[in-house]
Amino acid sequence: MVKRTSEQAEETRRAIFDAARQLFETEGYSGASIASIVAAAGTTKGALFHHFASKEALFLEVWKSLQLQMDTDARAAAAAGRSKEDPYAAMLAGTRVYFKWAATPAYQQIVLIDGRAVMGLARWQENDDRLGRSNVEQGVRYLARRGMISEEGVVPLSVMLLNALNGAGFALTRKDPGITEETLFAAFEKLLRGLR
Amino acid sequence: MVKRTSEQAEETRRAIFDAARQLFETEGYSGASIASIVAAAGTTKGALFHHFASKEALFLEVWKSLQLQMDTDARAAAAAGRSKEDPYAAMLAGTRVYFKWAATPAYQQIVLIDGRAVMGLARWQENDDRLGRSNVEQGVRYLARRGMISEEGVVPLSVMLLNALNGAGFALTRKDPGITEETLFAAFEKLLRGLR
DNA sequence: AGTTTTACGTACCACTGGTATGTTAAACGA
DNA sequence: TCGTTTAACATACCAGTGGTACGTAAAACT
Repeated sequence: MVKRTSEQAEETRRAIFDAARQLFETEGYSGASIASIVAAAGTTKGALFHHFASKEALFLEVWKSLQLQMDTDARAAAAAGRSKEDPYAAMLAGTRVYFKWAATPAYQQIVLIDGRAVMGLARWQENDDRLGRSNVEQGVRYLARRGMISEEGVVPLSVMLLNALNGAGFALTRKDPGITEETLFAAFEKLLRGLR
Repeated sequence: MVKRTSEQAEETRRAIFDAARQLFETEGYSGASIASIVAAAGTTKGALFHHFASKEALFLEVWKSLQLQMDTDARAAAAAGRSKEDPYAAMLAGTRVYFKWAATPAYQQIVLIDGRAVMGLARWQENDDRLGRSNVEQGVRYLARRGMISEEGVVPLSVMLLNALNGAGFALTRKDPGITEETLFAAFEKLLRGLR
């Protein structure tokens, strides 16, 4: 902790980021105080405000990181799941992966719960467009090209389907009887295939 | 302000409640400070903490009030929209009303955005079950009895459809081309009728 | 008439995110 | 190589936050 090289700097920045991501998940945004974050990271407020403009900026970075991971993960699964026989296969593979993410505590607390409240409505939609909605919309657009749904309904449908998946993720965390990953995904598939 | 009758008490309580509802909508939960609320209500913190246990309790009351209004509104519309010919008619009428609510700034900010963040995940689901989800679930259950969908898929479907409507409400507040109340509702109707 | 209780108002508290100000070592230019 | 700048923090402090303790005066009750 005596050395002040740029390598060390990256390391402390990462320590703060990791501690923040952990505490944002377990304590929520408002529950994770800056004091608790720097304590967990083994540094001080000075370091945090040197590397991040504000608590909100730090949160936004964590948010983006999570969304990016989910996005690449889902895209890869969709690409791998393409099938000549079933035009729905790619999208279903992608949504299944997204579904997994939507069921994790980190994604729920940081992206689905606190994200909207911390950034305003405007900034949330703006960011969510590029990272959250894009892959679903791409899938729906693909279905539209195949003639499964009408072109003009792509955007509304994408929004609804994405939110439907979010809700499914939430539902998974409860222990209601009859709510499992399989029944939820089956319901979504039925919903999707019912189109057209 | 000199009289201290129980009538006056109810009035100040109401003034605080109204000011809180207004500020929670325009400034968000964290943006609406207790100081600003009591200033808008023309009273002091003493009065607020006499009538409400905490800021969170005050918010919860506002939240419940909104949800209750929406719920009764949607239920009435669903009951009025019943039709012998179309088994979907009642639910579509109810969801159309819910859809209107989901597009209002108050419902978005207080119920859909801040609600989840302020109460924890557990308390949010618990409360949302009774007031938010119930009418959609009732509609879906009705469709299940009519044989339109399978009984076991009721709960997952309800969750997804409700969240789909929430997303639609959000989407309405933006001015994306092609997103109107009609196209959104049409997409939802297609989604719903595609089941079976 | 005296006592209790309701309905506040005021003063204060610990804690919050954020800032201003050190301080120390690395990087850099001459 | 040596002075200067700058990056990387640490520390002290600040206004504002939700919440509490306490005071007080009027109403309600006995």
